[in-house]
Amino acid sequence: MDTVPPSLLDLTSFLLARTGRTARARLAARLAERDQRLWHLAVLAALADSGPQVQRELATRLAIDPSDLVKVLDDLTRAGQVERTRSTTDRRRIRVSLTTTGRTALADLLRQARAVQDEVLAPLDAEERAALHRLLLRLHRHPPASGTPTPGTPTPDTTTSDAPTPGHPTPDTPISEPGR
Amino acid sequence: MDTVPPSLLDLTSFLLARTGRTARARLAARLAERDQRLWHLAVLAALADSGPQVQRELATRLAIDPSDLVKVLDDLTRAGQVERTRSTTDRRRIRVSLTTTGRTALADLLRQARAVQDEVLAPLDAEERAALHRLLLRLHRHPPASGTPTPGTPTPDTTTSDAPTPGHPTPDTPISEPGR
DNA sequence: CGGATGTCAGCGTCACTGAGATTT
DNA sequence: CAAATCTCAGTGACGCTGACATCC
Repeated sequence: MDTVPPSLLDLTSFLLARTGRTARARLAARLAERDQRLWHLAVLAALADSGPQVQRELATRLAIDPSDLVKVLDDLTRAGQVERTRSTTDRRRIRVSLTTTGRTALADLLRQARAVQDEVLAPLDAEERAALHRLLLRLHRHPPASGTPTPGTPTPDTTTSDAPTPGHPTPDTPISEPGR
Repeated sequence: MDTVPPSLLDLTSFLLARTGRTARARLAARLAERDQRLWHLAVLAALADSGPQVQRELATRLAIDPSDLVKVLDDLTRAGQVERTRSTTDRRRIRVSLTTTGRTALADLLRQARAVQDEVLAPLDAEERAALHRLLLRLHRHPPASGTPTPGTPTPDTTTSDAPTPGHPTPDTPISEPGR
């Protein structure tokens, strides 16, 4: 029954990657039934938690590549779950905000996520789950410290606050693509 | 500083996927320096642990798609780390075995894996690491039970033993591709 | 002008599907 | 013939790079 090589099971990092990939795949499959993907959930959650924000901020917050974020936002906009409004004070910036339909969609997605989580964490009782959660949180906050100059994780990316809203929360404008 | 949306951090499965992906990416980057990839390590480890075996068995054991395993074995064969020998009793089956250079390569790869693991698990002390390992092991052994008919994980795939070696441990033959 | 922001096209990896060839 | 094994081509998601237009 112990089909998986023991020398791999001895590696905690292997187990981490394996179980993580399982959880990820299961959630992805579940979300796919609703024509949504993992990044959709993440973006909606970020908007709900931190309020409307500029794409750049969203990208660094979620550690998603800005160019990939564009496609995700295209999807969400098409589904009427988010709105893009160009800032009038700095016309380069596009502020993304959650719509009411987006908020209800998020609620559903979070429900799905918790359902999958219950499946994945089934073998653990409440206390063990809490312990696991604490340990993982510690790992998550830890900056990998780049023992090897990993190109994938260049630097912890200190913060996002590098001169945001000049004074007022950047007004709106019903968006209107220039000539493309 | 808490850039990541709290409603995601509340999800243990999100943390699992995130930290798992980090660990995976870091190891992959490290192995890439040696022109090896994660599956290479996994395959070599499986061969070292369970001895020479047929591709089909390797695939189910590692939960890798058989068609992907082909490419991995192509690489490893080209590097002289494994050998493919066609079974004489059942000429469909190809038995894969570790070479001496493969064994030394594996030792090096495992060293790298442990080094990366020390980086990733840095914020935890020995006791906490052990606790994390135990919890992850429990999750790993758990068959996801398919609450939703996930196509990705059809069935726990009971075992691999479905009429393997008819009697003797399948003899050798220096491999020789038929006309392709 | 230098730098920031959003967008687009393309590449390589990854997991999977579907088809085919060979063998039992 | 049906089924098993290995192989290969193709697909879609994903993460990243490079280039571009726009704007400060």
